[in-house]
Amino acid sequence: MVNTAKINAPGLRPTQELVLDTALHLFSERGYFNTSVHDIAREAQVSIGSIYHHFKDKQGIAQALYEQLVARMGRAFDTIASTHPTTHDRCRAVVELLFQLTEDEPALMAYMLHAQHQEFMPGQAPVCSSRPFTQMRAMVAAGMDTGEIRPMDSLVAATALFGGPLRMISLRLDKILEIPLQRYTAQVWEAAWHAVAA
Amino acid sequence: MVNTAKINAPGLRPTQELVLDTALHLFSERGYFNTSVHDIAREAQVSIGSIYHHFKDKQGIAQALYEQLVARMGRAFDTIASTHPTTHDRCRAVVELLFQLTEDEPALMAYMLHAQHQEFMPGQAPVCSSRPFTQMRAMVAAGMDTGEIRPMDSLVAATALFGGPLRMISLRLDKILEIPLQRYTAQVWEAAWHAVAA
DNA sequence: TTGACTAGAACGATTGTTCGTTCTAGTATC
DNA sequence: GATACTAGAACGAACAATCGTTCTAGTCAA
Repeated sequence: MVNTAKINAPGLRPTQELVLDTALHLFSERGYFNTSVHDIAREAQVSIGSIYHHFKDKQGIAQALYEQLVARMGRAFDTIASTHPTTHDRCRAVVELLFQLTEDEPALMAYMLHAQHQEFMPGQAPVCSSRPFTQMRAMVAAGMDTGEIRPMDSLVAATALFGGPLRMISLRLDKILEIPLQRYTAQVWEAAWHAVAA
Repeated sequence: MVNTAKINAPGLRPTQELVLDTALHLFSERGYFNTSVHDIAREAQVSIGSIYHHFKDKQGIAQALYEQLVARMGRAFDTIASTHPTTHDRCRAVVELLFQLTEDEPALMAYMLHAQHQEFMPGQAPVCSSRPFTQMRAMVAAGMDTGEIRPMDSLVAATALFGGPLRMISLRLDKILEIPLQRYTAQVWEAAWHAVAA
């Protein structure tokens, strides 16, 4: 087993975590195909052998990363759903969380939203059908049942509500927006809610 | 021997066009990095040498394709702007055009919206700052001047108005939506316009 | 000793690109 | 009309470099 002291030692994190972290940053900066396994090894200061001991192949790194991030975001959305009673507040909290994540961990957000996962993970369902996105659509559907949201196709409602905020995130990740997203939260949310409010 | 009729003969288009067309479809199906120049040559039934005679390198193909599509879309938006007096009608026409393009030429749309151009065309500005997107933002800004659109940050207004429709396009390209986009035009537009209408 | 882990040289396959050549069509010369 | 010449287009074998992966050797804790 891995010595537990090692885990807590500053700068000496378990290889697996180190590799995933390095891969995330390289993938989201240069893209999956512009990042070689050798690059990851060099950057993480880990040997090729080590990497292949922990991961089946290069795709396995991307897959593990993806699943980890999706799970993490799913959990965050669960928390939001259970701490906010109304659809309005839930969805607003989701937008706030996404904005904050974009500012705090842009690499994570870029890998989740901008990467074309199907290109390097064949067979993988598109992000839009991953759990976090499903959760978002479920929130909207629930809001239509309670009457908070105007009756319409629930998929249309979900894209109408989150489409704007998500595009703001894209603009920020592409560095077209130079100001932190949080400054826009109020305006963005007001417009988004107007789109679907009853 | 072969005369000029060759150019007009069905199925025998000039090499350059043939290569670009083949590249567009391969790029948008498998992605740029999963498509080798050999693949393009094989699929287009053209020799490697021919390709390199017409294009500087692989990136040159992607670049030519990109510029061609951006220019085409820019022209279409120009036409829309000059044939519709109000911002409301202009923007709605834009959404209708985008929906129609997505149905008629999904490869084109996928290459414009989903491809991560910066990964294979380093230095290229992100799509969001290409002319078509600039035109869309200009329409919105104009609408705010005339009072059709509620006063707010014009970038926020643009993302609020077009964010929903663009996400619908993404869902359709990812085949999560199985029904033609046109069926949703009315609902999508109503919600989008509500987001920003004065 | 065993088993988990690390190391990094080496390998085979693929890729983007080059280059010498052939082919085609048009033009000038006789 | 026949011939010689030229420019552009097309061809595809060959090349160098890179990449993902494997393999063998070694380390260290239990």
